[in-house]
Amino acid sequence: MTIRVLVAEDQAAVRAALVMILRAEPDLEVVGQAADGEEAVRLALELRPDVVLMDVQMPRLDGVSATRQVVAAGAAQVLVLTTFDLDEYVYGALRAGAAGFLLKDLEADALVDGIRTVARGDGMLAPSVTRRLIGTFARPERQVGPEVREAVAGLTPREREVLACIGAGLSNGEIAGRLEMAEATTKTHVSRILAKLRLRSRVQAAILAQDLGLMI
Amino acid sequence: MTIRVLVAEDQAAVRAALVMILRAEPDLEVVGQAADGEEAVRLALELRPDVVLMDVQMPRLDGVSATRQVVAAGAAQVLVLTTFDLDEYVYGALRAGAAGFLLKDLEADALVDGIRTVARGDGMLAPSVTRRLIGTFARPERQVGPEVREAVAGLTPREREVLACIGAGLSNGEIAGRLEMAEATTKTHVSRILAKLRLRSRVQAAILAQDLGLMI
DNA sequence: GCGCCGCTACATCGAAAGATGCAGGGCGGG
DNA sequence: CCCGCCCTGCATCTTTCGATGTAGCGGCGC
Repeated sequence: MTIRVLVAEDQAAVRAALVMILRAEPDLEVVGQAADGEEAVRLALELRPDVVLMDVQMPRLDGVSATRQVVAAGAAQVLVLTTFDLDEYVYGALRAGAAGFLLKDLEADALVDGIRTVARGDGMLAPSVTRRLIGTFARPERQVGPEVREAVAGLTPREREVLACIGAGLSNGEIAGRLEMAEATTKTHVSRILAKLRLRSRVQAAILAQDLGLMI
Repeated sequence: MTIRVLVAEDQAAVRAALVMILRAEPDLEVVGQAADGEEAVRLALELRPDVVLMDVQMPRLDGVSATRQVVAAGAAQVLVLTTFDLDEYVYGALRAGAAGFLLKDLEADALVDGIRTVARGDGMLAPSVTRRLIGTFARPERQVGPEVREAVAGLTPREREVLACIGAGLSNGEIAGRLEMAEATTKTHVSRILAKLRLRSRVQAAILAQDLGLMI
């Protein structure tokens, strides 16, 4: 079964080169070409390719926005291709739902390999991008220890609700209003929460709630 | 210039196979072999290879912990290799500072390619891992709006320091101590920050600092 | 039934927090 | 040189927090 590819690239010469590379592969079929983002989205919805090879810089609609639309429609896997290794492009494309991000300085082999990888649902990144992504992922050592997790588990349901409100940045009065209790009661709960979690202020409780993904 | 590799793998047969694959490459040199994690760390510190090929499951010291020690010592780039594609292994290894994570079902080509990639300081992940990493990265759409970003940009350097301290959960007194200013001054800064960012309490400022990745 | 626990409520009090006004010193641009 | 901005400091005052004690009420297990 061949992999159906849509090539979206505004520079005709580059586009022709890409198409030529892909046509040389027996398992790849170029089903369409787009010269701008709008055309890319339109053709992706119409042709339903397996993979869209998407340039970032394109007229009328940039590649990142086009990627977002194609992915939102579930039309295809998107492999983003660009000349510039900018964080802005990388993160934008990945947040937009791209399955891969390659730089144009790559070999033909790596490109077709990337297309095959993306087509079967996996991800493919340029090596330099991979390293940065690992870096940004590894940094958040904001993992909370198990002893904190059990302390939170030791809270009563009501106290957890209050903690969530603290994590949302509410004052005692606002919490009282939202949970329909007197402000004095809220204070009681807050005090208990701080004591149980060994914290000294609601600010620390709010940060903890953030780290634990509590809040509303 | 050849790439010096240390192979850490407890199963002798697998280790032998890996070494054989690497020896077939003219630009790779296997400078050492380890059968457990402790030996891997010891040899990495002693031999200072370019790359450590590290198995996850090993006796005496697991691969993730060994990776952490090797990376902490700055002894080598670590490429983790495992049979099982478990989130726990992947995230553990990457947080420990691994430059790459491959699965043992790969081709010999992909392995040597990965070693070369890691050796030059880039990252290399198995395709399925790449996709999951992209997924976990893209999800946090806790992106704050641009208007908030410029509001933060409008803070003075000193105010940003204070904001970072607030994000760390410090009280005004503690901030004053850390930044060597009077508590009254701290309060002044806090008030300015809240006014500029249109917030009503330091708790909200702390949450914002968290989202922006400020803090210490 | 009785005790324990969780939720609620209120009062009180000291400690933070936050707003506001005033002021001096350093520093760059007009 | 002077003006404006930033950082710093201090004082004052109100509000909010947080701790602590007391207490009523409903559910649950023994």
